[in-house]
Amino acid sequence: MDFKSVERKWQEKWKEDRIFEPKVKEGKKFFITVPYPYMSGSLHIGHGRTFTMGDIIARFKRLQGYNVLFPMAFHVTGTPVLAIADSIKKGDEKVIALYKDYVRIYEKDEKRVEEIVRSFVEPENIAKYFADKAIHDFLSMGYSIDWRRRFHTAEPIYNKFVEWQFQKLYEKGVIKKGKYPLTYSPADGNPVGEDDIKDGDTDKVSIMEFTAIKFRMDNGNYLVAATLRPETIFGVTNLWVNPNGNYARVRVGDETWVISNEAYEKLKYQKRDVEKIGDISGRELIGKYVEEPANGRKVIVLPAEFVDVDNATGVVYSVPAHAPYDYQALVDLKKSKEYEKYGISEEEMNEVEPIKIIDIKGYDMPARDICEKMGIENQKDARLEEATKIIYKDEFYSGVLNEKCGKFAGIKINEIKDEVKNWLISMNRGDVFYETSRKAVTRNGNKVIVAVLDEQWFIDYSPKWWKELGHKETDKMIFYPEKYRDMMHGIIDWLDKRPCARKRGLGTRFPWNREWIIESLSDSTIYMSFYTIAHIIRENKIEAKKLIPEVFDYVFLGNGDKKEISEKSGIPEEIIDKMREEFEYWYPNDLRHTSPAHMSNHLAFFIMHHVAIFPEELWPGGISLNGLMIREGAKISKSKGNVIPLAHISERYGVDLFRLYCAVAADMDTVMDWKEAELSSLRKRFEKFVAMLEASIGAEELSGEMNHYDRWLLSRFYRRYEESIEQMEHFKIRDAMLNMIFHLSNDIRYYEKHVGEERSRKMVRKIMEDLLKILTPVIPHTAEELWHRMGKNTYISLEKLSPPKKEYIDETLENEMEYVDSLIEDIREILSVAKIEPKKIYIYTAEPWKWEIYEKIKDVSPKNAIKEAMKIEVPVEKGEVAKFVKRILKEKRKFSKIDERKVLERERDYIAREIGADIEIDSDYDPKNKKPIAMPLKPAIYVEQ
RNA sequence: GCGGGGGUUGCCGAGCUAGGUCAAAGGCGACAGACUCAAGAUCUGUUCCCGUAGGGGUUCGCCGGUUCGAAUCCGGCCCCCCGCACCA
Repeated sequence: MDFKSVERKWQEKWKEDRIFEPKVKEGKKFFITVPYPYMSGSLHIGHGRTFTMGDIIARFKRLQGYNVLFPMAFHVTGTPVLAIADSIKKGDEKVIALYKDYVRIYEKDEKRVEEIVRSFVEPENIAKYFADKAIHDFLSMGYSIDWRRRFHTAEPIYNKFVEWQFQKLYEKGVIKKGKYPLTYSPADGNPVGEDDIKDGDTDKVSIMEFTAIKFRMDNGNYLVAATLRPETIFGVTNLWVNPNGNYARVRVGDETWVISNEAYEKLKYQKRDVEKIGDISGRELIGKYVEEPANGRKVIVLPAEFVDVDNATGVVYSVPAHAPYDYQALVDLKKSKEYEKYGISEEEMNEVEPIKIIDIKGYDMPARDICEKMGIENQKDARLEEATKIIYKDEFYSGVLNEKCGKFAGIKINEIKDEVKNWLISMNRGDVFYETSRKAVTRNGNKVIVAVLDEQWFIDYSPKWWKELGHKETDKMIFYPEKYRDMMHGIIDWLDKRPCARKRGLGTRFPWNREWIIESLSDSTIYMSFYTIAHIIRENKIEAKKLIPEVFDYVFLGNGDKKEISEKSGIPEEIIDKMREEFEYWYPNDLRHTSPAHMSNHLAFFIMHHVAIFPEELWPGGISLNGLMIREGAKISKSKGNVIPLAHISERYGVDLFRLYCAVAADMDTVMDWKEAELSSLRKRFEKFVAMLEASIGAEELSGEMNHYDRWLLSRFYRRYEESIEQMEHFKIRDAMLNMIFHLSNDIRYYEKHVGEERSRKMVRKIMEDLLKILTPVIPHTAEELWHRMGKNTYISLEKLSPPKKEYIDETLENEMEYVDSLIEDIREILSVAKIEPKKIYIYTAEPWKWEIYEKIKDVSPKNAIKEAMKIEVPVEKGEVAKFVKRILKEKRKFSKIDERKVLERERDYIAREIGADIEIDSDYDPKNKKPIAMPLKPAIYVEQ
């Protein structure tokens, strides 16, 4: 078969007859979507796997009689396309070369390539060019997509839709403006992402939230210490300040804070109205007394060189009862009498004693106990780190705040969340200070700090009602593979506030502040609903400005008065009706197919936004996911140079072969490794299979009396057919195709061995119709071609599956054949082990009494088996019966009854042919006394040389 | 750190949510035979170890447990991979 021209032929016919443009009609429907691709380049085989899987599912559902909608659109929102256009404008050689490569996939003429890439200085041109090419690629893959509904995400009509969506979320109270901490480079004046930070990919930088606690100084200023464990404030004995550090007096609103200079530089980016009003050295602070906020005790400021002025506020408070570092520093200081240098007296030092505030089994004074136990001698001991970890872990799991903690007494450490922090903040003695989890710089070497944007818009996913709906839907919907359900629950729990607007990029302007653009994942959450009406908007040339929120309210939610809306929007009533009808028919989205990379962002938002906006009956029906594709063991990436564009598939491999390879090379769930060697072996087998089908088309369908071989093949086929349907339904596409192509091929070959080629063809012709149908989802072009060559004038792509002809399934017959084959195998093994040339082979089947006993004891527990067996009267001695039963128990085989002798007589010639020797069955001649060995389904064998 | 997934015979990879029919599917690779002047392709067979009668032995990351019986269930340990937010 000339696959290439067959592909083209049917793609054109499908397009011409618009067979994948479903209409609203009676009967069951199925609405499947695959996320639209981002249009910053050409598509490759990795994308191809996901879209192919989507198409296979869509086509299978069609086969099952569903009216299937499979639409597609294009994503252009965000900054990447913009950045590419900028780079090209600036003449960035690398980017220009990359994009020339992309364009060369489609254009032969180098001049034309130049010209096109030059046009890419406009970001819209990039999106438009690649979207056009993507349509071409998708068509060339035979995907059954309804292209009338396509759009891209920067179109005004789509913008209107996204605005409406945000309006709905706003009404729910989850669109908020507020403070948001993020990593930031003051020198660059920009937020920095993981990609911008040096070693950011290998050594993650996260944002830590410290509680800043204000200790009142005599002059009314606050010395501000930062901590990650605010509940320990009750055990504070002193503050630590670096005597060599430079500190600053900083006006914060109407207060004055003392923090390190470095901390001031950070605070500027975290709070408004912050101003440095003076310097103060660390030395000057030492020896002063400050008032702690919990109980109003006065505590002393002590020197400590371990205090890092470039971490948080540069001031820490000391809890020597529970922090090994603090404890050891205090011990060292007392011992060295260094404090005298700062004019602190021994009496004052003696006042500073650990205050235990956490009760925990096994410890008297936790920090002291662990330091002594580990033999830690001074504060430079590296094991302090470990000691801290141990104490923290023990306290976390079994510690309880004691009576010194006022109203917090009795709370377990692992149950304390923000109570103490919030309490301090409510007294105006606490605040939040953000710090990076490690010291970090940008790739250019600029310092990275945490800045707080206070005009940031975000979606707040944290409300309880919302998460509850999300969990409810996650429980209800289909997940394939099932394991992703639990993962989704975890993700929904983890969701929190998420910024949803940026200053740059293509997309939809933020409705409440036009300077902001809605961020690209936030605008792609419920767009599947837009597919239901996009073609109506297009065909009726409805301008974006007419798509006022009331229109969407009516179409998607059924709210409002149609007549009024029609007047207000200028859209005729019948068109509004049509949109509503179309939406009501297609929604919900029955299945969303994509890859697991989308779990924690897109798919989570997909669920959350649906449950927030739509009534429960319109929530998504399910999610299915296929794994990554790699090539020859390596990740596919442009930089590795191992990308195969989707546009080359038809030319170089053949589309149906590619589709089949995607289907069988790996379970949908797992990583698929594209291997050229495997692909070429698959090609051979596939071509052979197709050739076999082609050769059978002309044959006359098998009719009349059927022999047992005929019945056997029909039984095998319809068993597999039935299994395959079941497998396809459960997304076991690989199993189904292995079953229907490769295992079936083996059956047919086996059958042909018995009945010859001519009869085999007739048989294949007999099952061909059903066979082609079930193969259609995976190899649609080949199936369509063979279907028509069979003389059919419908599209197999639109045919319905026939139910399996169960009357043909004959288990006993299949068991008989299996029995014969395992016997042949046994004989072969004997021949090979014994290294003998057979002249004649004697086969002795198990005597009837053995079958009788077997039938009797097969369901009896092993303990009673012998006893039961003895009850049967047999023509042999009891000892032999016991021996036989023991063997049965040992082999533990399950078999159903067949008439062995009858089968062997029937297959005698076949066995003789396979072995190359004469066969005699149940002869009285038994020179080596083999007969007693015979077991049900395992005859005794004697080979005569 | 938190969350998720996984370690299977030369390699890749099923099976392991319902324990026995599992020495463990399938593919790749390798070996042998058929075909061919030859190579390739194709077909057949073999591919953990031992064995001149269909048998036996040792395997499914490591250690232990449950069971008549575990690659499959339970506990502990070791190792690997992925995600962790403003990024499409």
